[in-house]
Amino acid sequence: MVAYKKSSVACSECQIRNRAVCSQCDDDELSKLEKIKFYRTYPAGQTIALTGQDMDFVASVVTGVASLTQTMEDGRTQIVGLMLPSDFLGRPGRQGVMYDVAATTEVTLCCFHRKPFEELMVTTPHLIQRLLEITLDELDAAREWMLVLGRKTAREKIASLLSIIARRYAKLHKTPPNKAVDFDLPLTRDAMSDYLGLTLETVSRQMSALKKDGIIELEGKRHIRVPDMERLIAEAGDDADGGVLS
Amino acid sequence: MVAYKKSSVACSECQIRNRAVCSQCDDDELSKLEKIKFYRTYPAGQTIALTGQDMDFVASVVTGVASLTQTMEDGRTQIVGLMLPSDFLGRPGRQGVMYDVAATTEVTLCCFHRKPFEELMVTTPHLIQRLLEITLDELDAAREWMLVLGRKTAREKIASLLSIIARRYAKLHKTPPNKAVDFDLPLTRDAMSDYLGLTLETVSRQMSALKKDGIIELEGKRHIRVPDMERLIAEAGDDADGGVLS
DNA sequence: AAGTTTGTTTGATCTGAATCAAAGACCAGA
DNA sequence: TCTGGTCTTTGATTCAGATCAAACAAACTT
Repeated sequence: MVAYKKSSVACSECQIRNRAVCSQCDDDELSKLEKIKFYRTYPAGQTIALTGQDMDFVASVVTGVASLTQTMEDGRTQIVGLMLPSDFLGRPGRQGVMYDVAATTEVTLCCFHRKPFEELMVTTPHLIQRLLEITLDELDAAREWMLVLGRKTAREKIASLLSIIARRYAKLHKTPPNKAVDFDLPLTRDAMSDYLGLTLETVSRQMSALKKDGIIELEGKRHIRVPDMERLIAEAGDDADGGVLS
Repeated sequence: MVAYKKSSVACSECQIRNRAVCSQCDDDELSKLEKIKFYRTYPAGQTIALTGQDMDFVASVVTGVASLTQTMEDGRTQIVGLMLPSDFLGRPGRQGVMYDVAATTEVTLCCFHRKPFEELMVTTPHLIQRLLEITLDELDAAREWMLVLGRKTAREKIASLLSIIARRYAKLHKTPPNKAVDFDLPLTRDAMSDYLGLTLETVSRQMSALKKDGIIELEGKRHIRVPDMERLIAEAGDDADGGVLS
């Protein structure tokens, strides 16, 4: 167990990006990561190809939002994963990805070439350990979301989504607890509906309802203010400390 | 990469159980697993406690079915994971499990004491690798199920569940493809409804409808025969090779 | 500044699944 | 063989969310 220490190779944008990949790597290991690292930015709507002849990579999200989508032949779609800043994209040691990965907003990735990354994994056991941890977190998030999709009402679904995003933002910006949370919603109504298993009309109606009831405040279509997180969480039907991606 | 070879320590019940935990372990490693192994059987309905002072363990399912359940305060429940034979229960290296784990039918587990199992993981890198693989499979299953919960109709949901179980049974009993598949449904209508995000009445109605349409045949309440898997899979709205737990 | 595109809101109506209710079926045990 | 319990089916009704439809708002053309 190597204690956390600030490193010269910490990501210049945010200080935590490489640490998001492995918080236990020492400077030497991080500098190896550094060597195989590059950045890419994708405009909103663009598909992110994680494989391809000499452009295979895994990545962590630096800014923006990407989403994993599954589609049925008749066009019904379900977003099965929202990747927010610090989330990890790609599966080292696995061949094809079975989902569409697409930028939902403009998204910047901190990428690592797959081959050398996988080689690094072999010689760095705690990197695999860390990947297992990340995957278990994703599994928890997916299962929590199964409860949302299977058993929650439209209003609860919206509140669940908003509280996840609000909490992430609050953490990122270190908003003190029980202060109002302010953020830009990184999803269109349509994307929200695909994540929640609803139609966009229902999403719009429930957003209006939450606004009317003072649970959220809207400035324009996208900017949201949550005056009281407790109330929003209660609307989501979660117990106090719940929350998929927290 | 160690080639598969039959080992004296392969599970006496089914030849594959330890292999289900790690197919790459050599005889020496398997015999270490052997030393920390024991079996437990739980009657239907009983909670399976994976932690507890000196009874911490991880396990793989040998026979029967266990389920992971999430519950809201008001009692709404969602089964977030069905553990069929050869599935792995418990999370090495992680503290609490956040779901209820319960036997759905009588279930026999092949258990490994947690502490020594985790120690073995440290000295056996491909065990972690294997656990990562297992976890990624579970993640795929969970995400496939998100599509089922979010976007499929009641009839498609039922067909999806039946085709998963039928495929598992077909594999286990090596039923040749495009032969009829025969199996005992290991779930009550109530458990089915909790897995599918429906009510048990809807489950019952749709089962009757599928029967009337000749997609499935029922003998008694629980024994099911699928004369044509292709048709069942088509009803599930999946493309040919889909299927969560395959 | 008018016209187009893209995203959003709101209204009217319809429908699939939930809910409420009751009756069968299949047991284990006396 | 009856009897109470658990599980399942079926029927009648209701309702949350889908669908169909139209208008609105902001951002880009040119």
